[in-house]
Amino acid sequence: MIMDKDKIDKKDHILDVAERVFSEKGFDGASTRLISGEAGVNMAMLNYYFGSKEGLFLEIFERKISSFQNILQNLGNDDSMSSWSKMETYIDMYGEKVVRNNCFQKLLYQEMGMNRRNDLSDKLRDMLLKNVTELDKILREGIAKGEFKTDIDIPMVIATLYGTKNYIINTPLMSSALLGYSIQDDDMIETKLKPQIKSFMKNLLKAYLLN
Amino acid sequence: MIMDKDKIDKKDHILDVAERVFSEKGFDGASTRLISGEAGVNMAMLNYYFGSKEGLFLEIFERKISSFQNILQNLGNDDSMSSWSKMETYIDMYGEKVVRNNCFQKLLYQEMGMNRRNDLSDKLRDMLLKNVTELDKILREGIAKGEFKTDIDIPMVIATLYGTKNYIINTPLMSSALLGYSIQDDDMIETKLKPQIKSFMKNLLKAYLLN
DNA sequence: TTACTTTAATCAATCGTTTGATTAATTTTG
DNA sequence: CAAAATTAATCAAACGATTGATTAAAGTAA
Repeated sequence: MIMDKDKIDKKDHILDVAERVFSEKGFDGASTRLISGEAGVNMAMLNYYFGSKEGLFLEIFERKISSFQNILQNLGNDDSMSSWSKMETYIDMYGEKVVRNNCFQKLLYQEMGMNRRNDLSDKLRDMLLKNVTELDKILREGIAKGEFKTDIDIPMVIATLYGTKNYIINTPLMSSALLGYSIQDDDMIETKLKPQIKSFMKNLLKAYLLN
Repeated sequence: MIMDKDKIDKKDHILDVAERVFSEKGFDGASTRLISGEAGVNMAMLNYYFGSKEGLFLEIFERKISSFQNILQNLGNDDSMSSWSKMETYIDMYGEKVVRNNCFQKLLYQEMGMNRRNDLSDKLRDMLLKNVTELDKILREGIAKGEFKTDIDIPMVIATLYGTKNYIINTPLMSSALLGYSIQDDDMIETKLKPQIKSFMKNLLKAYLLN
């Protein structure tokens, strides 16, 4: 139905705007008036659609969580690839995600940091852990097959992989000064940052993991 | 004078409390009533001492910035140490800081992320860059001396070092699940996390940097 | 009509800030 | 010295503004 389609599109549009505004201002800093204003809808619509500000906030995550489900699957079960090839594939995929979902990533780790809304924090942790599990599987397999060193610190490798990316994304001012080019610029991200992250991460982990 | 001492102590006490509350709730989430309540002072004292909520917020950083000045100095100028020894020393010092200033670190990178208050963001960036410069110097020297590989990516190494630490500190829920022990527990941080971070970072960078 | 959507107006609560009064400490004056 | 004047510190109460939320009425489509 046309109505339903419009309704869904409008909800989705509000969610898109809210995601950006929340990531820019934080939960408390983003007022419902600002969000509704930027989305071009009446303030009451937020409560009409999402019940409350917190409901809107939660739905942003719900939407992403469900879209995250089918990513990175079955990479660990492929027996035709070497563990290191799997790692390279993982790094490439993760490097691509650097740009996409940029402001959601910011919002995600911002929320993970302040651990109010404990039910949500737990959900997000589980969601991220699911992504991490695949990586964990690859690393364990590499060790078992004798491809990787036996004394590698798996949790720390994961922390390094995600921490490096977050550091760059979440502190663009700092990172731009560090890297020598603006990572606020989409073109720069595409042509310089993404290749640089992928290349570095492969070299770094190759040196640490491989025998 | 007795007066001045008390006054300074009280201001410092407010700053300590505010630092913690801001890091827990964010700037907008931390109300002046909550901060003054936790500090055990009248609400009006915040404005009396710091002019405004933002003034209080800024002074937290001013205080830390000045205390950061004399740290990490002259490490790069020591010619008796190898570049790698300097790196190890740097990692140890940075590992020690993981616990200390824990909530300030959180506050710092939280503020760097949301880049309103642009004047402050620039100050913080410069302050962090000053810390980073020392590390940069060590890395360049190591390359020049032939101790390190010639093709290392200095900015990314720095991002990895700080990113890994931030990831662990800023997402305690996630990291605890990942590492297998609670990093909310001070004792665990001291006995397990600190050694693990130091050891891992040395092994990781040794593999990447050294010939 | 009936059911759903959107709007402007309004709500109580909370926000950061300011006020005037009061007390405590310091300096000035005689 | 002591009395008076000045300054600093602290407080409860209240301010206007803004918050998230709700309402009742108007609009829209079937």
